[in-house]
Order: sequence, then structure tokens, then C-alpha cells
Amino acid sequence: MAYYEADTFGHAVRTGRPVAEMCASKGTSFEHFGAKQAHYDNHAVIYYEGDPAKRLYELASGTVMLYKLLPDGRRQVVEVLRPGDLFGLSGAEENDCTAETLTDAKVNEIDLRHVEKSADLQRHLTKCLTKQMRVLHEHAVLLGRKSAVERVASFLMHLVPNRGGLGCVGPVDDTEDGYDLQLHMTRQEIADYLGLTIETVSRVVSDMKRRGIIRVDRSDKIHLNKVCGLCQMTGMH
Amino acid sequence: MAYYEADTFGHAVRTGRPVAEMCASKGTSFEHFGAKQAHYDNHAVIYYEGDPAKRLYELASGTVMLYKLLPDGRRQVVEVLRPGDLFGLSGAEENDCTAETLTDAKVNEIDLRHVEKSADLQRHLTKCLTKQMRVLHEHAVLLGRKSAVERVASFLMHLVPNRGGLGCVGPVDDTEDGYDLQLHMTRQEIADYLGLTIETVSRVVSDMKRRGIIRVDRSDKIHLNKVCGLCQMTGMH
DNA sequence: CGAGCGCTTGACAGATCTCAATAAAAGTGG
DNA sequence: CCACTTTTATTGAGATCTGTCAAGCGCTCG
Repeated sequence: MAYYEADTFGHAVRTGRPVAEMCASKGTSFEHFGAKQAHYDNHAVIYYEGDPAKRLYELASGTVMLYKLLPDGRRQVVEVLRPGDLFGLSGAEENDCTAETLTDAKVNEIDLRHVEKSADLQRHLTKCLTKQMRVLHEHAVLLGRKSAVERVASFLMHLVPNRGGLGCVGPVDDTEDGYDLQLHMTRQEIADYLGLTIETVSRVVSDMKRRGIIRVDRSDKIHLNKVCGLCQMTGMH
Repeated sequence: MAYYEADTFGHAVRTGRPVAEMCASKGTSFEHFGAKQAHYDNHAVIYYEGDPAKRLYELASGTVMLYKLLPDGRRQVVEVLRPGDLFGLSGAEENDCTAETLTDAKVNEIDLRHVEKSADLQRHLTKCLTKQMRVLHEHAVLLGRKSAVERVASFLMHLVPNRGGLGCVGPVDDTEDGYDLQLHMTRQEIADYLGLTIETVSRVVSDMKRRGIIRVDRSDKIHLNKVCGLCQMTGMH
């Protein structure tokens, strides 16, 4: 079924020409620019830090993380990507991060030599990179200035659509302000993303559970009882 | 004299047309694309976080920092920019950071509406943004995973050209491996960049002084006695 | 010379990390 | 379907690093 979609996209490539409007209207996905789509299983490495950078990647579905390692094994997850995000552009001969899937993922891949040529694609790149840069800025604040509780609260809030950010719509309903979410990361991955240890993440989650802010149905299935309450804990209000 | 250069650049704008080769050959500076150059004094704010994003900026000379504030006053400096770097692209209606000079600075400014149009400019943007993203990734590792000593050591190493990074050339001379550097940031600014407190930065610097790794001639004039030795303290070897 | 600002230093507190044990969940093979 | 192993998550106790608060130092400039 997933494979079907790939074929559909492949077809679009064969018939379509790069058209700015198509790109702009659809927002994400650049299969129009001669990309081939690849599938990756859960926890598959797409490329390693230090590998020669050959392709530009666009995440079509699923989740991918980018991380860097220090020689002694410390790891920092620098980005958690969602569909539409780009990766593989390191600005050098070699990739600056390792890219690894967090779920099954579909990825559009374009040879870097082709990227240079298309003006529409360049415009698309600028837009995507700018957006990702904004996220990196906010994450720098989290890593540099937030407490463990604020980091975890911010992390959870980012998984709730249309809440917490600039376009926060507030509680939909006065009495009900819950939200069910599915984590695609282990505690270790979350810790490495938030610049904490696995034990600290676990303790903060347990604490939120004890205080009735969240309910943990399974370690990767968490119900937020009060989204607004959680948002107050992010350090941003 | 600085003003003279601005005139020279301004002249180039009036006579030249956007040419990819000009841009590529010079590497930085996009005065060819109809930019106006502005001068800012030391510690002048170019724009505030939350202001409407109207222009794209390219730093022509000097140093600029981008920072974000939390409501309680905590500050994180998210980027320290060098000539050739871009800023002002937030990917939204409003700037996501405040931009403030750390020195006198010359800045090329283009109205965002003009940016859309030029393909060459877009290509230039992609290249610059990619490079800055790489720096942000590395800084995330610093903020998330490095100790105070490693952070300060990394910070100082970044101020030494051609050392520490991928293209490290090693000591030029077997006996001499010193380097004189000029900080353009106060201890507070450094602390806010490294995710530390001013006291911790001060203590780490004093400690390095005591151990003979650096010599502090003035609080903003630091001599590195052994660049290689300092590099060993960054956590990256 | 004195005021003001930035920097340094000390003593202490507290948050997070480390190490270790236990518990829970997921995968394996009979 | 059930032991059994392996992995992942939780919890506790203690150590450590960095932050907090407060005082003192040393420029720079009027």
C-alpha cells in the first residue's frame, strides 16, 4: 500500500515538469524534480556522519532523526524531522550528521548535482531550510536555558498540533483539553534529543504522571490530561 | 573609510546586474542583487524578536548575534554571525530572534519581496543557510552534551582560523603553537551563547589561566598558549 | 578621586548525573 | 502458549557539576 503511493509519485515524476505552482500549492514533497522515492524500515540508518554527501533527501512520510556523536559516545539528536523536512545538505563534502529513521519512512532522494540546476527547487529549499532553522533556534533555547521539566513539557507540546506555538488556538473545549499522543522515540532517544539522561527523562515523566498532568498508557503512548496545563510548564509562558 | 567601502559597494549595485559568477567568485556579499548597505554601531539592535520580518540581511563586516529571550529574562544567543552570514529569514511573518551587533557592523539589506525573484540569490541563500545549519548542529551538541570546560574550549577554538575543525592544519610550528585573539563579547554574552552563567564562564577562564593554557591580557584579549592543548579540551578528540 | 560597570571569587544550594538494582516489556524458541 | 533471554524503563542513593547569592576587585571615565 505504501508501495502504491510510491508508484503514484514515480508516475508524477515521469509526466510532470518542475512547476513552481505545483510546489507552492502542495507545500511539501518535491517528487516533481526527478526524485526517486526510497523506503526505510524502522531504525534504519539512511547515511552516517562523515559519509560523502551525495543526495538531498526529503522526508515524505514517517519520522527521521539526525544526530551527532562525540568520540566518547555522547550523542546529541540535533533534529527530529517530519514529512516535508529536508536533510542531507551539509554544505561540505561529508554529511555532518547521521540520519536514522524512528519509524518506517518514505524518503524522496535527489542527486545533489541535479539540485543546483532547478530554480524552483532552490526556492523550495530556501523555504524549508528557513523553517528548520527556526526550529533549531528554539531548540537551542531549550538546550541552553531550560530545566529538565521544561524540556520534557516543551517536547510533548511540540507533538500537539496547533498548540503551544505562535498559532496556539487554546483549548477547543472548556471542560476537555486532553490529547492522546504516540511517541516514536525511546526514552534514550528523547534524552539525547533534550540533552538529558534517560533517568532524568524517566523521572520527569513519572513525576508528571504522579501529578496527574499526563497518563502513561504504554511507555510510548501518553495521554495529556490538560494541554494548557502542560504548556504552562514549558518556560514559555 | 568604512563609509567609502559602502559607496564602492553601492556603485557596484547601480552598474551591475545579478550575475551568478560574481556571486560565486566572491563567495560572500550580495550587493549585486539590489541591496542597500547600512551601518550599525556597537551593540545596536538591528531588529527585535517579534518584529515583522521585512528584509533579508547579509553581514558584510563586523559581528552580529541572534538571541531569543524567555519571558522570565533567560536569554540564549543562538547564533554568532561572521561576514557572509545571512539573517532575517524567519520563515514567518515575524522575526524569531533579536539581532544585535557585537561590534560596529556593515550590513547589506534586501527587501524580502526582491529575494523571491532572483534565482542566483536563491542559490546563494541555500548555500549560506546550509552552512549556518551545520554550525547550529554543532552548537546543539555543545549545548546538549558538553561540560562547561568543553564549551569554553570549543568557543575559543572557533575563533582560531583553520584549527579544530575538519580542515585542521595542526600546529604551524613544533615549538610555537600560540594564538592571540580578540573577543567581541562580554562574559555575559559568552555565557548566554554557551548556555552557562557568567560566573561559570569566569571560573573556567580563570582555571585555564591558572593551568597555563591561556593568558588573559585584558578581559577581551586572550592569548592561547597551546592551541593543540586547548583543542584537546573541546570533547571532540 | 570616586562612581559605575564588568569581572572575579567564595560559600553554599540544588538540579542533574552516575551507578546500581529492580521492574516491565518485547522478542525467541521450544 | 509459556519459559527464557534481552532490551528498555523505572527507581533509589549518593556524587558532582553548575547555579545562586553575596562580596570584593579593578578597570574606565567623568
